Amino acid sequence: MAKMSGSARGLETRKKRTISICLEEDCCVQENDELKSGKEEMGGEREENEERLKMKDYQSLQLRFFDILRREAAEKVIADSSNSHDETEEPELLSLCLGRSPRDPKKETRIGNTAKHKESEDLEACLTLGLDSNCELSMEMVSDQSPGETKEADIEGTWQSNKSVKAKNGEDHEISEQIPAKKSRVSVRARCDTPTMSDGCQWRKYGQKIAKGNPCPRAYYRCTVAPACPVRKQVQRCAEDMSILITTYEGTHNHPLPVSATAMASTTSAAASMLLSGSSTSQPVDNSFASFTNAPRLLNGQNLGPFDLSRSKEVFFPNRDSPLFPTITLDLTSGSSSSTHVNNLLPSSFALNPRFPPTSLSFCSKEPNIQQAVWGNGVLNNERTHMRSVELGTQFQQQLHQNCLQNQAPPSQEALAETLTRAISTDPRLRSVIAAAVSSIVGQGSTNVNQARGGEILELGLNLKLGEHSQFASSNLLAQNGKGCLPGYFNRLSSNSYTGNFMPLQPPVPFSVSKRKVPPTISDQINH
DNA sequence: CGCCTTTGACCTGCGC
DNA sequence: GCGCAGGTCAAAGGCG
Repeated sequence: MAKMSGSARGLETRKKRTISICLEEDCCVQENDELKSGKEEMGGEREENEERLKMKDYQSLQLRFFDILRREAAEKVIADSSNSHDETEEPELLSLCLGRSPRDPKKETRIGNTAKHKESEDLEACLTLGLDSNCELSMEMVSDQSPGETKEADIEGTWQSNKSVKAKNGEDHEISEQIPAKKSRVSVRARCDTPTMSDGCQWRKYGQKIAKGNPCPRAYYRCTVAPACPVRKQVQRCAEDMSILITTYEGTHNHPLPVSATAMASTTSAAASMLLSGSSTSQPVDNSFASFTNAPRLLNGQNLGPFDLSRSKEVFFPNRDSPLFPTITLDLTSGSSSSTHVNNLLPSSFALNPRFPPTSLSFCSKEPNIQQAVWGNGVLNNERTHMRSVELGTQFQQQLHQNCLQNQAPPSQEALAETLTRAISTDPRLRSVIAAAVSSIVGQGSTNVNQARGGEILELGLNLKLGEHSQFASSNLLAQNGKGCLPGYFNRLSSNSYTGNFMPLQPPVPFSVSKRKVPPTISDQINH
């Protein structure tokens, strides 16, 4: 379309230019000739463009059609194989379905077992929704970002309030007006002894509920760093494993973040950016599984290969628990049954309910040494640890894991550095994630950064994917100021042997401890 | 005194 | 329409 209007505009300009030249030269005959030839040219190009558009439409529709067929077939296979495990694996399913409701076994069962007769219907709906939502998302990203508005093309996951937020006061009303229909959530699973994960932000508890299917109450927190900050989080212990804390973030901070909070914000932001960048463009362009097809491939036409993070990503379609939220889950628990193997990024729930796989990014490793090296002690209790989850990315972890499987030994610093370098140089997604994380840190002084983060990250991602600014992302951004906090692993690398593109960066300020509830001793212990 | 948590009531959406 | 469940509100009370 843009092509057509562009060429038409070009022709018009040319025509105008021709006309003016002829007027100047008082050359009426020539003008007529030019006009005629211009018209002919225009007509020809219009036909060409129409033809091209038709072909494009046809090809796109054809691809979608084949894709639906493929998906149907694949899902039948998956459903068949999973049906036999439904009953025995249900508890596991519950612990795995982070994007979905672990509290609603009825629903799980319904989806897993009895909804089979509705499968084709649901599939259709799902696909339809997928296309719709994708469009919606892209639109949100591209066009809804008007300047000065706090419209969050929400990378971090935006506060969803279209359900039950009442416009009780002007503030709320204002917020609810800004909120787009579809938001993303970032859910973080982590082993944590403390009541909440310290993420650097100030939170105020505003409610608590016992959710169905989980004896542990779910606590609702609101960000209190700024009075009108729409960010909320839900904290709940996992029913199956009380040591696992599930923290779900919604919303984008509309205020500068404390340094100690940027890590978590970056993490959720980057994770959601991957989710949204993937879901925003799901039209298949090659023969791969449609649900695994997403942005990078579309952006540059390349397949990201076997480590593509997008393999584990999927728009999370409405369900009872999160009616409109695409949800991304960062699984940072060690030894969680869901995805202890980094090569198996697809959550097992995917097998049970292939239509609604939650987005799950597993940052777990079977190898305790790696876990130790990469994730500290495997407990996500501070933002430094958490930050790593996004910094390193899946590809890196997979390479790391592979290295370890091959070597049967903990990786050396050099090996880690090499792996990291390779991962960063070969995985545009990882670069974009890192860039996204850094960008949120670098720009923390400006509220606009938060507001426009979505677009920024997408843009960055695009640039990176196109390979134009990888240097910018991997070195400039990281070195842009000394305040950046790419901690942990990067620090170790830079302080020891690594002399690559990365500047040594200071670790973030030790995470702030919740004023009352979190015993400082625990936090300090973890920090140390 | 201000900030925070607790907790029961209320609102809303959804399924039956 | 009713009941259920998730989410939110706001009064009451605690703590530093």
